[in-house]
Amino acid sequence: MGATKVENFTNKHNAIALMAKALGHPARVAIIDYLLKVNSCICGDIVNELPLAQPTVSQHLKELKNAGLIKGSIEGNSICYCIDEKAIARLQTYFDNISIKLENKKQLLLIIK
Amino acid sequence: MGATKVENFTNKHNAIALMAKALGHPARVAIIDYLLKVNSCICGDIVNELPLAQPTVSQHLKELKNAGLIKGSIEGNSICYCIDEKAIARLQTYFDNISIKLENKKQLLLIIK
DNA sequence: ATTCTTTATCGTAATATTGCAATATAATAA
DNA sequence: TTATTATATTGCAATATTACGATAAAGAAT
Repeated sequence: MGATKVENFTNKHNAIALMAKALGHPARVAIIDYLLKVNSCICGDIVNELPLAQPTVSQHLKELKNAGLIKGSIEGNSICYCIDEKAIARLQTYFDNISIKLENKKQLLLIIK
Repeated sequence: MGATKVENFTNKHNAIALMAKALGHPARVAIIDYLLKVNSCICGDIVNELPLAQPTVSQHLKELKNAGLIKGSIEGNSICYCIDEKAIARLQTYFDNISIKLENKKQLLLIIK
């Protein structure tokens, strides 16, 4: 017990959960925010920006990368990180669809009444 | 150590992380999906729908409620749960803004080149 | 009043996450 | 070659999460 029963849920639900989980920590939201501001940067820049030690930032970057939210490219002896638009687009579509469905339901209820 | 240093991050980042974290488990994504389909339901319906025991479902509902993603209203001896549109709208806006900013950056780069 | 139904809470075990010091790795600079 | 720089990994302690059986709480039905 204790571990999530991933195999009991759909791929879609697991995929959304994986991305959402990656954004489930303020440091990682802050990293995304920073990357959005500077377009791309190296790990050290984020270490200077956040109140966390280098290994901790490296770990958060690893999780964001693992969830597909960012991608890194080797640039000399450092690694250049940037947001992966595809993951953001997927999350955007997910929440857009929920909003649309909720709005449709609301309109239907108004018509019925 | 071990606990998230919530006090070191902005309210905005903490707020997004709180909602994202709530969706960071496939069971909770599945609950939102189900609520979207049936509009509103009671805990027992979700217990029948998911491969999880009643206390586990109750706990997941508590977390979704705590993050503001769902709301419950007492209905006789059961509790009627539904999606809280405000939280969804906030997340939708968050991802829309990221997408817009990424798109703007892309356009700018095209102009410069 | 007693039973049934529905949900929440408690207690607990298993596992995951967070954070960092120390260290490893790998490319660059001297 | 030997620093130096930039990241990643390891190891570990503190804490959080996940899951569920047992049980409590509270309204509904008999």
